[in-house]
Amino acid sequence: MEDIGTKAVYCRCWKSKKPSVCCVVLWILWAALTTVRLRSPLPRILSDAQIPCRVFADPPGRRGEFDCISKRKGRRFANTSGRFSLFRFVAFSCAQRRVAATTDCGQLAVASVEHRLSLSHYISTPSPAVDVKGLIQPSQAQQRAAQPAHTKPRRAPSWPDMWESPSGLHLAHAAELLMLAGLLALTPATTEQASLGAQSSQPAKREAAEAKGGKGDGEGSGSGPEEEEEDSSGCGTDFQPFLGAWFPFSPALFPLAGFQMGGGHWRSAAMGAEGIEGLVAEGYSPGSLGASSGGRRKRKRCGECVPCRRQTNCEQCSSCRNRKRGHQICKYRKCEELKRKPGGPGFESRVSGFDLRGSDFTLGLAQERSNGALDG
DNA sequence: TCGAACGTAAAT
DNA sequence: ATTTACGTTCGA
Ligand SMILES: [Zn+2]
Ligand SMILES: [Zn+2]
Repeated sequence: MEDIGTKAVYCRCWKSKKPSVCCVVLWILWAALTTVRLRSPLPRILSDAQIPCRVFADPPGRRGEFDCISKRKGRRFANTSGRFSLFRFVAFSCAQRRVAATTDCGQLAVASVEHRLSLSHYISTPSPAVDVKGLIQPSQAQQRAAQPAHTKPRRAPSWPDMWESPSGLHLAHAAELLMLAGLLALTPATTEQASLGAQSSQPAKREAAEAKGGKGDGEGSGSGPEEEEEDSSGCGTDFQPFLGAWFPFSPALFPLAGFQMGGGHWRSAAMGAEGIEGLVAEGYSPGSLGASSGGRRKRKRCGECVPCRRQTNCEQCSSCRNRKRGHQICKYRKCEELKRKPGGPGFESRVSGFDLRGSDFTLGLAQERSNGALDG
């Protein structure tokens, strides 16, 4: 899957059986926002949203363009301290994924999410049953907290105006899904509440199930791969597994909750991480770490092969010469065992034509914390 | 497909 | 805290 210019490039995880939450979220937001003309300042709920995604690498070829990335000591971090606008995040995310705003893209995403509704469904069915306003509860503070400061706090945007998108896909629907899952914190400042809000992932299930009943089309899109065969393995079939357990907190809470992320894993010191680990492991795209042995970490050199026994760097190979940036052991010392791909010979059982390389998102939130991330 | 760069786990 | 170096990403 490469660039497709005006068409779409699919996040690799969309092809995997369990797309990452990030992509689910991204899709929701993308689908909702890319079709919307922003005629008024973003409502508070959007502009203040904390985005629980780990998608914070610079988009290809667009280094440093997005302020949701902060740099510290030469390293990039998610700007979790700030509250970059949701809008900006979506723009960023789309750029990072090189996602073009096409229907194909949406359809593929939906299909692979096992959420059997196509984008077109949403477009025609703007979540009628849900009264989001009740959930959102726009406060007085809302109007002043609009996105950038450059526009004066004009009268509060009327909700219908704001939430109705030309496509018919309600922003409210997206926001609601996210909020039910605790993925969208209304008032990030009060971490307590946000955490509590995470509990309410229950209703999300009903939501999703409900939606599932719709049973969708999923055709069209000549270019993209069709739907994803349900590889079983208990495919979520709805958002519950994603939203319920994966990222129930806003990123601001991660440090508090003792979460640590890295290498695509994350674990919790606060709660029994057993189940979570399992879920997360499943989140890997096939062929990645932990797909098998339930979350293996870095392998270690065998210590016995010839390269392993070598004790000095050659100082000539590319690894040696490029040690500063390459971070690789001398080519003549590289363990034979580690040269083998994990998973052995059968490893190439990947969907042809798709890049299923490892999990997408890595981010050192722990680092961020240790760096004193609580500033702007 | 490959090498460079990177993030960070694990070792020290 | 610093160093080593694995696994992943990225661009050519
Ligand atoms: Zn060397
Ligand atoms: Zn070895």
